[in-house]
Amino acid sequence: MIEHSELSQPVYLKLKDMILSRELMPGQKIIQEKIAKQLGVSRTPLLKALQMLEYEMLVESVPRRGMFVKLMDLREMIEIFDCRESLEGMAVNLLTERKNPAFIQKLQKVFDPFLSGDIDIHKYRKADARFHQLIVDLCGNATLKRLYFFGNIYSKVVQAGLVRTPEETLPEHLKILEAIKVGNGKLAEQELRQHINNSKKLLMAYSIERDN
Amino acid sequence: MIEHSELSQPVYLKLKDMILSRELMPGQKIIQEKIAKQLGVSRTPLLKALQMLEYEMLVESVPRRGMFVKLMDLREMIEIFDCRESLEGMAVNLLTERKNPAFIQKLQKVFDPFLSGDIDIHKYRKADARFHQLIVDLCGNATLKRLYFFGNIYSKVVQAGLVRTPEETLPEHLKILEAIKVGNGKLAEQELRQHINNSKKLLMAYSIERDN
DNA sequence: AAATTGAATTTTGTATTCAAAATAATCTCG
DNA sequence: CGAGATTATTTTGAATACAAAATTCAATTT
Repeated sequence: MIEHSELSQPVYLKLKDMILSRELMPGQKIIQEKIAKQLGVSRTPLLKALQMLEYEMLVESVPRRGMFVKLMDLREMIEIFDCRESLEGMAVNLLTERKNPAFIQKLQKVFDPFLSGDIDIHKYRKADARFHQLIVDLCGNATLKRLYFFGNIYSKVVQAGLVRTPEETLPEHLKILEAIKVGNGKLAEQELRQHINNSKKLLMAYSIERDN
Repeated sequence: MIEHSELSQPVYLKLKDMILSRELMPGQKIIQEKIAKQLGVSRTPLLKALQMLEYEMLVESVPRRGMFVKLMDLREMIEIFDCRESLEGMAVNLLTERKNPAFIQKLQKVFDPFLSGDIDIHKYRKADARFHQLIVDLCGNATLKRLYFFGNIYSKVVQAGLVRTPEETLPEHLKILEAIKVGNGKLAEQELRQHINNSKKLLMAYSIERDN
């Protein structure tokens, strides 16, 4: 049983977690009554939560048929990378032009634990996600932040399990950071686009290989 | 009374129209029972429609208080312009690289009626909207199209009544078209970004003037 | 045994009901 | 009179109820 001033909120979070953790498998039908009972709520708040997830493209609704956990294909993954490149590119540019030392420090701190010694891969992944999220959060454009969130742009890529090694990405992250520090927005954008593009290339290479 | 296989759909369209046409004024509270009765449905499909509009930022929800027609301020307008620049810029680049003659012809046709003789301003506005929408629709990235739509990026700017004259924008549109035709994606993107930026500048100038 | 039809069951979409919270209206007391 | 407390009304959020559509499953026919 969940307690909250609005039930749909914790239901939404729980469902999202169930989807991203693959407790609910892609393609699987979500039987409302069943999940509602499982979470100890009625269908009303569940439906609201499902609709939120539909907007985030984690769930697909077929009228009169039901709601399904969304499957993601290569085409969509590539689309997401392109959107990330566009939106994050703009964000890092805006962020850099703001020249706010507190923001820069926040970003700096994210990768500090990985500058020397062994890298805990789990912690590094979290830091990676945080870095990209921070760029979007701190850029000052709430509409962009919203679009980025509703496209669920980061979590879907992570869900797909596509991640490069820290050895490869850390220098890229630091290059972006450096460009931000010196206040060169255009360069920061360029480095970030390159960074995302490298991941995209890996994805494409991987999928071509798999298809053979 | 509305007929449809899913009531929330026509209710959504009707509500959206009511908001964009200012039948429901910005800031106004939406009393669910009242609107539901007015449209001849129960609160259930109305609520679903309202939630869709909340995601499109046309409606704002305050828990336990109610839903309100969203007010837009200058900051948000500028944010929207920046997002348009980023997303449409990417779209036109993708579109251009596809080098599809059918697509180019579709875009060409939009402004054909305005190349000679007097310009019907109402028709031109529609063509303008269609041009930008086509760029997004034809770029081939469904995720981008969705983000663009859910940001409700075009209709909100139109709602705000900010439009430049055809004399000013037609040459800009044609420059974009030309770059697409010659297959220069980077140039097309640059021209489109400039085009959107010009509108943004007008908006900022207008609002500064009004504040004095 | 495979395909097709038709009843039984499940599941969805919508309406209705109900309790809790918020707002409006009324009353009391300085 | 006017500010604050109290009651009444409205409105929301959630649960339940119900009809229509979709699915399942078994019976029948080929």
